[in-house]
Amino acid sequence: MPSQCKSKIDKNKYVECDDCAMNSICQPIATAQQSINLSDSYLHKRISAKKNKVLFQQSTPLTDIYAVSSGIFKLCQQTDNDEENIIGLRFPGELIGEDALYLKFYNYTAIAVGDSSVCKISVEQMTSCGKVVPEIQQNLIYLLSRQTYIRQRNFQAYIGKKSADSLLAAFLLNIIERNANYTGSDNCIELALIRNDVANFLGLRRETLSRVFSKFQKDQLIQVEGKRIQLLEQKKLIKLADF
Amino acid sequence: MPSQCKSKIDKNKYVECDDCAMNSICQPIATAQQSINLSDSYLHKRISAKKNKVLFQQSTPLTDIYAVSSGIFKLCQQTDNDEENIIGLRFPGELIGEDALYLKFYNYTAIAVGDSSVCKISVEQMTSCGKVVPEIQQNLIYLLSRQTYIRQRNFQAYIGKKSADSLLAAFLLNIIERNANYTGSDNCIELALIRNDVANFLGLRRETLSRVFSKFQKDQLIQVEGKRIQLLEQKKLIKLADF
DNA sequence: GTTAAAACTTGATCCATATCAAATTTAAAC
DNA sequence: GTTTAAATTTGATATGGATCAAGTTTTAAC
Repeated sequence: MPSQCKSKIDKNKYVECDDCAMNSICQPIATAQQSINLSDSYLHKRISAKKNKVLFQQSTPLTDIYAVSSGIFKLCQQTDNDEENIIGLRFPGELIGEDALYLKFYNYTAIAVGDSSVCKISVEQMTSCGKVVPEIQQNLIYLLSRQTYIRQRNFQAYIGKKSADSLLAAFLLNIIERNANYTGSDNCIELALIRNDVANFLGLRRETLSRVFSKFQKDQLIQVEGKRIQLLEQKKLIKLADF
Repeated sequence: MPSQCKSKIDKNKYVECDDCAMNSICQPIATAQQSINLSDSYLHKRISAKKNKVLFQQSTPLTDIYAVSSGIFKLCQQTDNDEENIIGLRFPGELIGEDALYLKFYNYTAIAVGDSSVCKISVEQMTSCGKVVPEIQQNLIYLLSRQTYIRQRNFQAYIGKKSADSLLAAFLLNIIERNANYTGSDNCIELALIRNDVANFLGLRRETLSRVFSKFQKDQLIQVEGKRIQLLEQKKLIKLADF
C-alpha cells in the first residue's frame, strides 16, 4: 500500500544536513587539536535565491560550489541554434557546480526554478583549509566518488530510451527517488517545474508529454493534482522505464 | 583541411601514461623521505584481456578499478525484460569501475569488445597506502573531479536528443574527441564496435542506424571504410548534434 | 581457399511522435 | 476581483523511426 502523501510540502522546509551531499565537507571536523568550525571560513549556509535567480553563468570561472537547500534548480546550456536546453535538474541535498572542480569553469548556467535556497562553499578557501586539515581531503574524496556514482546512475536512466512512455516513467521514478529523503515520500512529489521544462529536459514536445501524462492517469499508473504527482503502480512504471 | 587519418591503428599500441585518467594515482610519488614506486604495491600494469573477457560482473563487490590501456570495453546491464543494455563505452585512457568507490558494488558488467588490455588498481591496497602518503589522497581528488566532469559532459551529449541524426552526430563527435589523444586524430576513428552495439547504446534499431550512416555518407558528412570513420564536415555535424 | 555464420544494407509498411491549430485551464498582473 | 498572459490539453495531419522481410557483404571457422 502506498504511503500517505502530504498534500503540500512546506515551502520553508530546508533539507536536513544529514541528507545533504555537501554534508561531508561542511560539518565541523574534530581533529587531534580541536574541533574546527568551518562555517566561519569557507561556508555560507542557506542563502536565499528567488525564482529565476542565476547562481552562475555558463563559461564563467569556478568560484563556489553549491548544495540545494530548498527548491529546485535547472541547469541550462545555450545551443548553437540559440535554443535553451535543460541538461540537468538539482533537488534539495544535491550539489551544483562541483563538476567544474576539474575544468575550473562552469559549463552550464544554473537557474532557480522557484523561490529556493542554497549552501555555498568557496573553493579557494576550502582548498587552503584542506592543506592543513587532511580530513577535509578524505571527505572530499567521499563526496566526489558518491557524485560520480550518481551521475552514472542518472546517465543510465536515460541513455538508450526513446519512447515517451519510458522516458516519463524513468523521469518520475528518478526524481521521486532523489527527493524521497527530503519529502519523506517514496511515491509522491510536488514538482515546481512546468511541463514545458520537463519536456525540454526529456527531449519531447509539450503536447506529447501532456498526452503521456493523460494516458498514465487514464491507466491508473499515476494521479496528478496540480503540481502534485503520485505514483499508483510503481512496479508497472519500473517495467515501462525498462530499469 | 582535415588532418590525415592513419589507415590502421596499431593493435599493439597502448595509451600513453600521460594521456591516461589513472595517471594521477599510478605514478611514483616523490615524498620528503623517498620516491615510492606504487607499481609494486597496488598497481598491475597492462594486463591482457581477450575479446569478450568479462572484467567484472554487475552486482559483485568492488575490488579493483581499471583503466583501459588498449581496446574498447562495453558496460552492460541486464534489464527486467532480460535484454542486455549497453549503458557506456570506455576507450584507452579511461577508467572503469571507479563509480563503485561509493557503492562498493559494481553496478554494471564490463566486457572487452575486442582484444584489449587494462591497468588495474587494488582499491584496498591503495586505501592503505593513502593513509600514510597524503599525496595519494590529493591525486584521487583530482581524478574523481575530472571524472565527474566527464560524466556530466557525456550525459549532456545525449539527454534530450531523440532524432537518429542528432544521436549519431553526437556519438561520433563524442567518441572521436575522447580518442583524439590516443589515435592522434581529431576527425577519424577506427571503431572496433559493431553497429548493433552502437545502435543498442543509442537506443536505435540497427536498420535505422544503418540508414543514417548511409545518409551521412551520401551527404558527404562522413566517409566510412570498414571500421574506419572519418568526419568530413565537423561543423555541420556539430550543428546536427545540437551541441 | 571454401563454407557457414554474422553483420550490414535496402525496401515496404505501420505506428508513435512531431507539427499545426485551437480550446481550455491555471497563474500572474493590475 | 478582473483582466491578461502563460500553461496545458485535445484534435487532425504529417513525418521519422520501428518493424518485417529479403538480399548483400563481411568476418570467422574449418
